[in-house]
Order: sequence, then C-alpha cells, then structure tokens
Amino acid sequence: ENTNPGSSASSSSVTKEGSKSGNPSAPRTRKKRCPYSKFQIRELEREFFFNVYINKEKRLQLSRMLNLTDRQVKIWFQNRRMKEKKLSRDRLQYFSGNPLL
Amino acid sequence: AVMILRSRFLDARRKRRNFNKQATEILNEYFYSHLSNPYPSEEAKEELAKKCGITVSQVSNWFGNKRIRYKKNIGKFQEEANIYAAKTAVTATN
DNA sequence: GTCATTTATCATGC
DNA sequence: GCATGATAAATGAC
Repeated sequence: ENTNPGSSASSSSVTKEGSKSGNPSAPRTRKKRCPYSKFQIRELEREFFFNVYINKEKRLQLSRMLNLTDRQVKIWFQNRRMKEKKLSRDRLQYFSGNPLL
Repeated sequence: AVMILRSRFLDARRKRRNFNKQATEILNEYFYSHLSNPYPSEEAKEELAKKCGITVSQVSNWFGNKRIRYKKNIGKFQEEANIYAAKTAVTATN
C-alpha cells in the first residue's frame, strides 16, 4: 500500500523545478500529498517517542528504511511536533473547568 | 474517572458534529464580507470562536475549508454569496 | 526551528 | 450520495 513515487533511488520523478533550460511554462508543480503507510507511521512514531527532535544521522537512516526522502522525514517531525502541541492545548481546554479531578 | 474522561476526549476529537445554524451564519457573514481577504486575524478568530461557541482551531479549520472549497467552485457558492451580501447590505443600512 | 496555510484525504452526518 | 468538519502531507513566511 505504499509504492512511494519519487522516493529513494529513482531521483527522476520529483523534479523539483526545471528552473533552468528555458521552460517558460514552469508550473512549479506542488508535490501531491500521499498518505504514508501504517508501517511508515509506526516507525516514525517510534523514533518520535525516543526523541522529538531527530538528528541528521538517524534521519537519513530512517528515510532509507521507509523509502522516504530526508525532507519528508524532516517535515514529518515538524508536523508531528505541531500536532503534539495542539493535542496538549486541546487536552488542557477539555479537562479544564471540569468538576472531576 | 480519568479513563472515562480520556476516552471521551479521544472520541470528541474524532467524532464530527455539524455546527449549529447560528454559528454557520456568523462564520459565513464574516467570510463573504471579507471576500477580498478572508483571513481573520488571531483576535478576530477568538471573537468569532466566542460568538459561535467553538474553539479557535475550529474557526481556523472552517476558514481553511471554506477558502479552498470556495475557490474550487465559485459558482456553487454564488447563491450563498448573494444571500450574505444582501444581508450585510441590510445591516449596513440599519 | 515554529507556525499559518494549502491541498488532498479521511470520517461522519444526513 | 454529497456536505461538512477534522486530520495528514507539503509549502512558504519569518
């Protein structure tokens, strides 16, 4: 359920942008959002549990294992940190002003 | 008790419930009266959230969805746009 | 790095 | 069956 195009070896797909070589109609294609597989999420979450901030070394290792780019792993951790912050805010709001506890 | 609250919290996040009509009216009124720049400030979001009885995050979600869906199919929202345009015109005269 | 956002996708309501 | 709110990838401002 993965088959991630543009990841790993085949660097031919996600052509960031052919900014050069003329190409007047550079559509500056935005990479289409592709949901990650359960396996990818599990491994990312596992590493996130150990350290919220991932270093470059583990990032490269993880990206190869999951068939993702370094950038994708980096951005996943950024989004994941934002998610954690939002969860904390929601929890605080939900449990505050509660008669129990 | 803690577990009950915890499970209720998780469910509350997952379960989607439509906003009441009044809240939708308020949000649409702001959206169509700021159609040229439908990006409410943080203060405006807080005020909208208060008036609508929802959270600031829900206000942000609503505007995010509204902007993209409006842009994708303006024609579908034309009737709705006219309604709120007329409504704001009436309130302006009063 | 954070963070608001865009976009597609998911899940539910009706 | 789509409308709608929430969430998940991806971008860009700063």
